[in-house]
Amino acid sequence: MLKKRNVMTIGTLAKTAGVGVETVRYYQRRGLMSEPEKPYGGIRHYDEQALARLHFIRASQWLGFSLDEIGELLTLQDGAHCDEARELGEQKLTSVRRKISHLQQIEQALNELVQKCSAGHGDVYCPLMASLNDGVEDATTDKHKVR
Amino acid sequence: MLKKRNVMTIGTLAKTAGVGVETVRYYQRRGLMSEPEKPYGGIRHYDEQALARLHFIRASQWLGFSLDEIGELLTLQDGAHCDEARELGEQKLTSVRRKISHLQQIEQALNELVQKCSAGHGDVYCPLMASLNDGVEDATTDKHKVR
DNA sequence: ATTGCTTCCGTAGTGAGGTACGGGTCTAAG
DNA sequence: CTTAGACCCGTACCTCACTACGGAAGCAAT
Ligand SMILES: [Zn+2]
Ligand SMILES: [Zn+2]
Ligand SMILES: [Zn+2]
Ligand SMILES: [Zn+2]
Repeated sequence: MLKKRNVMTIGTLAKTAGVGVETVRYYQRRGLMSEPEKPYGGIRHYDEQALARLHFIRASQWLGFSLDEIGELLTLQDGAHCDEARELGEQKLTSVRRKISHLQQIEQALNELVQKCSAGHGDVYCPLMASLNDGVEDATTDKHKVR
Repeated sequence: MLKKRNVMTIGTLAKTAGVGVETVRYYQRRGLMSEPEKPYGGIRHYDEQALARLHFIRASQWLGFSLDEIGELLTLQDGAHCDEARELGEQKLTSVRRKISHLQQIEQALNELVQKCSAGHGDVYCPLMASLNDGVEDATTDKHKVR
């Protein structure tokens, strides 16, 4: 696994970045990474830039960006139009906050149900089940919009 | 659209529950709902029970249960083993809480990045982009475990 | 030189939760 | 009685981010 100062095979690159080889190839197909030219009949070699690109992708992904969005971010990477990149970040922030508050509503409802059940209802029909049958009365008004 | 007291076609049932016809058929294929027998060469009819079942499914889904888990919940629906159902609810609650705290970490990191960028870095290379390139230094230690 | 792990490349499958299509049959309105 | 709009049913397709498969060819160690 000698990497003669910043020269790696795809396998080494992938392992270093903590992803699978197939994942790297997938990102190439998606246009998120370029395929280096290969020396005649040989094996492509990757450098630090490829590794940095992989880090960029995984970091963005961790923040919740989709691969499509990451492609967009990459075109703004020159630093010249960071206003657009920030805009994307702000949108993502909004959507993350929406997700959080949605999950918090669920947390509340679920907690309530579990509490009611474990409080010990004698031989009465379980209020947890009853609530599920009634469609979880509480929560929001968009009961039926799950997706 | 007359529903002669609790008798509906699949279309009416679906609309009443706020889902698509294809979705009902999909739940039947998944074994979450039964297909009523159909009168010779005719059209199946559905009753209040089918509607209740649909409500149960959507409510559970809203709480974050997968269709597989919902299948399990349904077998516990008799009220006789609500201990098992509560157990499932508690597990789901735990996973919802994990998701929330994960999203809160993301929220923090993303907010920090956006703030740093919008604070106005002169002609310096955008710190948002820089962080992405470095792999979002902060956050947790499991940087590369996105999924 | 033979073994055995990589790389290369295209194509196909996974999982979750549906959605769409198409051809045939029923039924209610006019 | 005709026709528009359901219904029935199987099958295919969709998104997203991978993951696996298969066969040929390269390269490193024994
Ligand atoms: Zn610009
Ligand atoms: Zn109970
Ligand atoms: Zn039991
Ligand atoms: Zn900036």
